[in-house]
Amino acid sequence: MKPYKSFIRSILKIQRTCQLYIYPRIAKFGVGRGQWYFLNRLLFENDGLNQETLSEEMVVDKAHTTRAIRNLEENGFVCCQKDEIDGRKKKVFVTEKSREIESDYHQIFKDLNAILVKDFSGEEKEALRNYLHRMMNNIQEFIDESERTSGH
Amino acid sequence: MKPYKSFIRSILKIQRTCQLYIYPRIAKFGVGRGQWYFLNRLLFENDGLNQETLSEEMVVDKAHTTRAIRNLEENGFVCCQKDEIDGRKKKVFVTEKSREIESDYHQIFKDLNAILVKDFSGEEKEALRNYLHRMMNNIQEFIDESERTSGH
DNA sequence: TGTATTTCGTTGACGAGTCAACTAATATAA
DNA sequence: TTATATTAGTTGACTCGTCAACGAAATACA
Repeated sequence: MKPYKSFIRSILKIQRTCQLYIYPRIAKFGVGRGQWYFLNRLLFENDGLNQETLSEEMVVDKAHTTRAIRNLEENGFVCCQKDEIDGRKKKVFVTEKSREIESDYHQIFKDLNAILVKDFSGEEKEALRNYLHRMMNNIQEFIDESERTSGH
Repeated sequence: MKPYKSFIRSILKIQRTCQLYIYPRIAKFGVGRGQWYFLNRLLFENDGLNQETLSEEMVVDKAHTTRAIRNLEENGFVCCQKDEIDGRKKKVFVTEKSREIESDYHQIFKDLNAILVKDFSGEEKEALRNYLHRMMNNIQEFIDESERTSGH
């Protein structure tokens, strides 16, 4: 297997192969393949975000966020609460049940990260982080720009 | 926006944001969002692959490949032909119609790649390509290994 | 104040992608 | 040769994710 000229092609393939790692492991916790990244965000960083913010951060349609959060709620991983100040917003919090599995659940993703860069030096990992961050900013900036001018 | 500690999280976000770039552009050619990577593989590298091989390369379920190729065929981008030696295999070829749009269609992905690494030096691009390739091998190797031992 | 506009979330319809069960063709082995 | 197992592709049922339309709450503005 040779390196791809196309960056997006490599990104896509890594992403898909990682799903093969993630799906069977999160399934053991009862988390669906369309929900893990929401739970990760809320559990490993901070909760209390509303669905609009979650949609933007995860870069998914808000319709999907509605259904994914509802699913997580039905399975007891999160609970929602209307924003006192702005009645349109629904704030999402993780439950005690999520906190109980947090450590074991987190291990899945720590392990995956270790596998991805298993032969990388410390400097290489730092460079990679920097490159990924810049690529993310570059494409995000382009999308934001075109929304501001034409679309919106 | 700060860099993520998690590599898979960065990969996923870049991948999703790129879809926002790709979808409206391929739609102009009549190519669906579940088909572009098949067409890219066949058009920009070489055609005549069977569906099993395509599924492996794209890292998608063969059921999806069946339907995606059927869709591309119905829209005139590819045509299929039974393998003379092995009657189970279906070889997929691009059509004249695909060759006609090839140059304009290819430009979409050239542009996207340029956007992603717009502020990267030549050395940085080379390093990135190397890192992506190694990550891909690392996770692929892990998946192959676990299939060989437990699953299969 | 009342009217228009924007924002947040939901719903319905649909294409994307997975999983398991199946058919048909090939390969293996007695 | 015949029985068995494997491989390539298809189908059905399901979840994931998008898009467009909508309702309700908040905001902007006359």
